[in-house]
Amino acid sequence: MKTKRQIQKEATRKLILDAAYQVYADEGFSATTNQIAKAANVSHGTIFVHFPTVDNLISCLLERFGSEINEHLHLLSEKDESLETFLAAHINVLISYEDFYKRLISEINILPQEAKYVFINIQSVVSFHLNQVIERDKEKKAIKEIPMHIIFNSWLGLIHYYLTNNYLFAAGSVLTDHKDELILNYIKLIRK
Amino acid sequence: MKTKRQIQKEATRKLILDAAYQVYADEGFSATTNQIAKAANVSHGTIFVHFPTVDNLISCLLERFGSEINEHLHLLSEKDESLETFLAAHINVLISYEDFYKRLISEINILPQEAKYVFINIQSVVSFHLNQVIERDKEKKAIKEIPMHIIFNSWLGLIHYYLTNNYLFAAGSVLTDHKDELILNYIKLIRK
Amino acid sequence: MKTKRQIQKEATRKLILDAAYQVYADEGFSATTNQIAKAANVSHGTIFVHFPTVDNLISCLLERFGSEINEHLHLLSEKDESLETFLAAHINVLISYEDFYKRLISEINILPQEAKYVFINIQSVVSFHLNQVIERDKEKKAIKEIPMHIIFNSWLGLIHYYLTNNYLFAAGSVLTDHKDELILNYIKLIRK
Amino acid sequence: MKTKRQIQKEATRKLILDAAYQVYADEGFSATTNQIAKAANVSHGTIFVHFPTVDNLISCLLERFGSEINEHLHLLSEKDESLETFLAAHINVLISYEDFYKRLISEINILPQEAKYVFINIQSVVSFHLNQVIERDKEKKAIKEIPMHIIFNSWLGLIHYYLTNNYLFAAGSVLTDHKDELILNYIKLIRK
DNA sequence: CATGAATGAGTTTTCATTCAT
DNA sequence: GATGAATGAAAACTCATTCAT
Repeated sequence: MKTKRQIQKEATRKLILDAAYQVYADEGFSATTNQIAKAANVSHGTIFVHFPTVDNLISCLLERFGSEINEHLHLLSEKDESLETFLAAHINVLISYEDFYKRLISEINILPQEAKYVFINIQSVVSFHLNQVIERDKEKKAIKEIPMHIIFNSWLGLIHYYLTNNYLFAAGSVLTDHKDELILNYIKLIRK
Repeated sequence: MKTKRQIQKEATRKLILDAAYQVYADEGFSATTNQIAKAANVSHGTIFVHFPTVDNLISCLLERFGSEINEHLHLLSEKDESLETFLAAHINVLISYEDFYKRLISEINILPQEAKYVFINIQSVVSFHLNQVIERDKEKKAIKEIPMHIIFNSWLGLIHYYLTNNYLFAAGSVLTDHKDELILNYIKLIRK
Repeated sequence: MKTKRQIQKEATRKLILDAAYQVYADEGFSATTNQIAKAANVSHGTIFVHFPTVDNLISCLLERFGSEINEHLHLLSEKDESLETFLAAHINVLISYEDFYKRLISEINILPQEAKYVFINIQSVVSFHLNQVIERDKEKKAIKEIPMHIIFNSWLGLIHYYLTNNYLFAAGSVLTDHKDELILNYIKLIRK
Repeated sequence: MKTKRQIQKEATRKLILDAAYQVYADEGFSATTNQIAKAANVSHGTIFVHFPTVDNLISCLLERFGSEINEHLHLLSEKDESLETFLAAHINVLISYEDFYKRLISEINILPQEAKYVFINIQSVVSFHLNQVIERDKEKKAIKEIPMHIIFNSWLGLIHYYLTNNYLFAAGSVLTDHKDELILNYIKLIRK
């Protein structure tokens, strides 16, 4: 049972996180707390009521982002799904976070250490499911004798390459535009 | 015929570019002009004599970097070289620019537009040569029916993924540590 | 006849004043209202229910402090006490307020005007009693022909000098450590 | 041989220090860098070109102040000066620094550690000379058997008491108004 | 041409104070 | 009466850029 106060506070916190998410997605992580405050429609000082430092704000945001995306990812490899279906589902999840995810993988090296843990976490969830799908795959024998981590890293490498070089491939969302092509060809690559 | 002044000026310009290259490689592109001036052993103001703005400095640096790396890359696919040899040569070139290249691909989205042209340029040179090597390859028939750009992008994707996630794979240079593994498995992927 | 509310209010007010006393003694008068609220175990806003501004809180605190210390001081020069006994009693009172008193005399010039009145008040009480003791002193003739205010000011000067320069003379409480020396020598000074 | 540049730089540095001296004398050490910049008629940023932090500015200012006042003090006890002359000279020096000195002794406990060293230094110079004067004094035998440090501390105590409680004794400069009285009576105190 | 002191807009962070609950 | 989230006006400090020397 929450008081009106607590509800209000959490609402403001969410407001700030949502605004930060959008601002960082749009401008990259060098965006200022001022921009975020304006986007959240709260006073500048309010940000520091909820997050003692910018780094803490980013950490909390990443944590939330990590949980959220992982929840989505966990719903992926249900049952007897085919590899193709799984990869499509993965891309679909990424599409819904595309701009932010793009910034994250781009700027991870200039973000607080926390960011790397979140990132590793996301990757390990994807890795786990991909593993399962491939293991389960009736066509398992159809897949080349290549270490799992290479199979995984070449998928992520391909996706990330298209994301960070968005501008080369598409005006809007690369993933939306090239989804089918990427999946199709990636499967060709790993099949015998 | 250059005057003494012109010679001096060019020498200073080179000094600054060399310093900027090193500082950006070490600290990322958020390094300050002051740091660069110190590294170049010139006064802070001198930087702005040669480059009206920081963005211009970065653009010039990237242009030079592009030319230099492309020159190296052009020497790659001589004659009847095998695919394996070519990929090894490519990685070797990247190793000699590793720190800077890593920063470039990481932070490309927060760099001036110019950066993207340089980057596209570098990639097109690699692409061109890879194309040639594969076309010439006697074993051409051994390679899967996959569009060239996918073949190319999955190579770069794999390399870039290891570079930007260096911290996951190696303490020092990822490319040095994982060179053979990357080449071997990449070739497995694209072969029938 | 007080209502329950009034009783509660006064209790909270006391809570705040007690906390402020301790916090200011420990941290100096640049301590924040937040620190005081935490120490008082009340919410931040509560402070401003009882005291419209920080300056007002400080004024009230000083007023209370003044009354309290003066009450103690009034008990000093009972009967036929000797000068020595009086001075020892004075120092003993100060010892029980040492940290706060030290802050007060140190920072008086950056405190609200009110602080000065309180301070004058405390001093006049001490002055009054010192006067009495000396007047009554059988050895009165043994004391030099020096204006009373100088006699008084050199005593306070000496004490305050040791207090504000605590760090020069002692690790803990200067007054405790140098009490006897101060009294003894001060008396030597004012005696013929 | 100094270049025009160096002269200009030192001039600005002096401008800032002079302004800081005046602002701190007027407002106390909680005055802001903005106030100082305005008083010095330089931009806010300029302060940080010359002094990396406020604490550093204060330290430099105190160092300069210490040297300057000590130089003055060293000129004091020339030749066969009487105690009275020496004390008068000491007060005269303090008068020329009165407002700043007052702030220094008041707020010493909230200033950077450096401040204490400067202060100890000043005191030791005065102490040294007072010592000399008294030793040399033909009337030496006329002075009471009291430890030198008490003799010294009661003089400083008296002066500092009048300074920090200026408002009790005078509208303008206490030292100017009460100089003679203080000297006369202090000498009475320490004489047999 | 090179210098480096000066600039000022911009950054994150702090804190007394307010006010809806 | 008590609460504590929200406010916004400071604070110290940074940094690309300018310009007199």
